[in-house]
Amino acid sequence: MRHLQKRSQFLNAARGTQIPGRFFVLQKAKAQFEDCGIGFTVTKRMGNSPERNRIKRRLRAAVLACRPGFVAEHDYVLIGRRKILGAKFSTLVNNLENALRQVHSNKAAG
RNA sequence: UCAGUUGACCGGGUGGCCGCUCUUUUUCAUUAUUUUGAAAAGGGGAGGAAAGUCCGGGCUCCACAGAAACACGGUGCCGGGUAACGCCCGGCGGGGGCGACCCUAGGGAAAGUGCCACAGAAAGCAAACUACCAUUUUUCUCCUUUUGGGGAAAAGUGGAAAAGGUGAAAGGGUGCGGUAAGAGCGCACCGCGGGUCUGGCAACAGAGCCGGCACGGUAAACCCCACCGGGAGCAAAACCAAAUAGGGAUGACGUGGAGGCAACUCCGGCCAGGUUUUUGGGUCAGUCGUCCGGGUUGGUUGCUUGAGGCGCAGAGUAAUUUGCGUCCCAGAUGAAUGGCCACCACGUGGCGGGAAACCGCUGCCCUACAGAACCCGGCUUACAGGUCAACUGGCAAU
Repeated sequence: MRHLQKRSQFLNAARGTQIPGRFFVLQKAKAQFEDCGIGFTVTKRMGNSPERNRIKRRLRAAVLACRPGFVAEHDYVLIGRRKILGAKFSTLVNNLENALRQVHSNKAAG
């Protein structure tokens, strides 16, 4: 699993499918790599530095928990929200699983 | 035991599962060598403020080095510490607190200029509103046989600056004498000014002498004095790779003026980090060819061994410093240093038991402020809760 490093990669993912949710926004787009890529975006408006770090870390742990849901040759971007700080980890994982299912069925439909 | 002051310190712990990053060793693969990749094992991995970016440095670039004047900015009791500081330590002066202790932008107002709102008669140069005293005139009135005497009011002249009121501040304060009333007019004490002596490295303190007192405040107003200061910053800067000039290097012709075969010398122009001057220094018209190459993107270096930490001993009241020993302690770059679960502490809410201390059950926060970004020394600001030491005041007991 790659992690996204370039601004262009994030912009590319933003042009793909978007699933908004309570804890995060999931973005997905096709990429030129064999494995799947993952990136996180937490803006400054979400809190100060330790809180932003914590949002990213919990998201990273949730992604690891539902790793089979990610498909190869695609880039995913998770835009964190402040509610992650107070949420239970199990509900966060459930949310992510649902969002992944949704993003893939949308793709099949469209 | 209660209230308080100062200083120092900690800022969750244990176990399990999963994960990130750096590094060492080994093995395997790869590569012409360097190298690159994978796996396993071992080791390291946020803070007291990492923050604000407010001072002081190191380091890098601005081609390089020095001097003087001016401008601009900063600092401002004294002594010490330090690489340095606007920081720290010790002391002095002033202010506050019963006290431990705390606060303090604290040079110069007899170099000059300015300002002193409102109020007040008057705000800087002496003046006088009410009230005070003396005296003259006028009016009224009382006493008186009369000459005359007393009282009140108004106006004028003079004296004085004590009382009232204003203000942040009114040309020393308190008391006694003195006087028509008063006044440093005189005296005592305090304050102030100027010498002297003593103590102290000094800031300053103390003693005594002289002077009746002049010299109001404001320099976080201009200013004066002393001292210090070039600018920009790791997105600095260097290198590598990839696509294009207006820049750079190099070769040829050729190269400011004079002298000389030449090296070079003299004269002239230009360049530089606020301005000017100066001592050195560098440089000197153009054309053509070749190579490199700006901005931008990616990578590598810079990048962590340092005014370093810890321990012991010595010097010093202390800040700090000297010697010896020992240790290597984050290096990320869409940015690692963690996520989840359980238990235990700690805090807090509720219920029950108990005279109380407290105990049991059950929730909540499952922790405050806050995340390295080149590195140090400080300052400032934020911070749940807790620990220790020394000291002060009160109460109780001995």
